[in-house]
Amino acid sequence: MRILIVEDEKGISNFLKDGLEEESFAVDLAPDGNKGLELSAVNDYDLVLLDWMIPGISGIEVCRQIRKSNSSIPIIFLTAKDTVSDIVFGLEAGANDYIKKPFKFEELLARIRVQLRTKEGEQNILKLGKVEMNLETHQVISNLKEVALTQKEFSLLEYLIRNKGKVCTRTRIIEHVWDMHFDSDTSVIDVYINFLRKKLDDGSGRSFIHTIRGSGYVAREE
Amino acid sequence: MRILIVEDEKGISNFLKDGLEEESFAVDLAPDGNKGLELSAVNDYDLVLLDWMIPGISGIEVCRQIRKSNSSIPIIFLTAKDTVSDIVFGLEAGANDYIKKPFKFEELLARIRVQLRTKEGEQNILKLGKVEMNLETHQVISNLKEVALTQKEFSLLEYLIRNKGKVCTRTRIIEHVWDMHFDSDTSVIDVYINFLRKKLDDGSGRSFIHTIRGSGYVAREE
DNA sequence: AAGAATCTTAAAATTTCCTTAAAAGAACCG
DNA sequence: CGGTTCTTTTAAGGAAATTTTAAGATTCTT
Repeated sequence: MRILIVEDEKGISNFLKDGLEEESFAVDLAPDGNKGLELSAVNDYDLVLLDWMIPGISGIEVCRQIRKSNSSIPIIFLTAKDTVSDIVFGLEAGANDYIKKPFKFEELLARIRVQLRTKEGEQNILKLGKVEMNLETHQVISNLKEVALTQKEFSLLEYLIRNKGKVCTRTRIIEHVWDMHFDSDTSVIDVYINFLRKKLDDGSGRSFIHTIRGSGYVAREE
Repeated sequence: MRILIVEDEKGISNFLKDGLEEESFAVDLAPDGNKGLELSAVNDYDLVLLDWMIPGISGIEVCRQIRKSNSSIPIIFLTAKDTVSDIVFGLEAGANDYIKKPFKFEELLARIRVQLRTKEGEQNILKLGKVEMNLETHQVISNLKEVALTQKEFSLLEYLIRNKGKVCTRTRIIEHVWDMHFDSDTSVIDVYINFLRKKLDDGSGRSFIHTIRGSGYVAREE
């Protein structure tokens, strides 16, 4: 899952980046409003963390622009002010939630997870067939046995399962899981799909990760 | 919380009853050993205060009977004697704690609270596999031997064990144990994990603290 | 059967972690 | 205070695991 952080204070943004990467998110940083808008226009993020007080275009303006341009992408804004009117203002501008500085990392994480929940009200456990992944403990169970996955394996699997049934193109996978913004000629994906299949499939020979020749992969139940 | 007081001196027992009722305990009085046993058999108390020198059956005998009949109910005995042998005798008879007369009401209250704490669900002993930590005394036992831990070692271990099974990311650890909420580029965690492993692991080579590359650590039983 | 896409494997490159030693900081004690 | 000891933090080289690259094998499509 890919997150954009718009925040000028290096200390905070790096702290957030590291923390979120430990939770297997792919993270981009934008130090000001312009850069934030630019990145959000070009890339397809799953969520935006937006500081209210940033150089250049204000946070609230960035929020409006993003909402206007396209998407229903979840936006959480970070604010030092916490008067009722500020918060109302922010939510009216299109934000989905807010958090007051200073905040505990875990509280932020909880709010992020709430926003990323699918409409079906799913929680911190993703399931597909015999595979079950706990986003909180980073544990993955397949065929009743626990399987150790690396970071990249974990986020690739998460992406596939969140989009179960849908074809995940190579381009989208590279963007969401590897956080690369440019066209790249690499075969990492193949290799990682192979890793996952080896670790997760039963011995039946048929993988739950299906190859769609010419475009990408789909995770499907039997 | 319901308390039984076995005590013959009216002055003392009423003083205790009033004081404890002000602290919102429910209190019953027994003026002698027989009455004490009778009441404790009929009713379900959360704690017993037991005077050593009472008419009829002695305090120590009451203690033994209660222990024999049923429960692990906490018993605190009140004694005027305070020779080592008396105390040892009392504790061996099954008492959980003792207090010397004369005592400050506050002190008694504190001891009562200590005894009730575990019952109220606030554990003061954390366990994981062969490791056991007493939060009150700050003692840690591993593989049946007591191990001396420093403050930081202790709180790191506490955090890991409280979250057993879950991945504790570096960010979370730094927040909870070191109380830092900003970007920090440090390797203290590695060092302290190393300290704990050295002090707590048996010689088997496998630590109960597992590292999750790219995220953090988990404490897990075998 | 030829070409393209994907799979598989092995090894290189990189990142992260472990371990150790020493410096810096606190607490203790005369 | 001044020295001593214990704790905490920093730093750095080496070890280990992950990630990426690369290249030959395999499968699929036409």
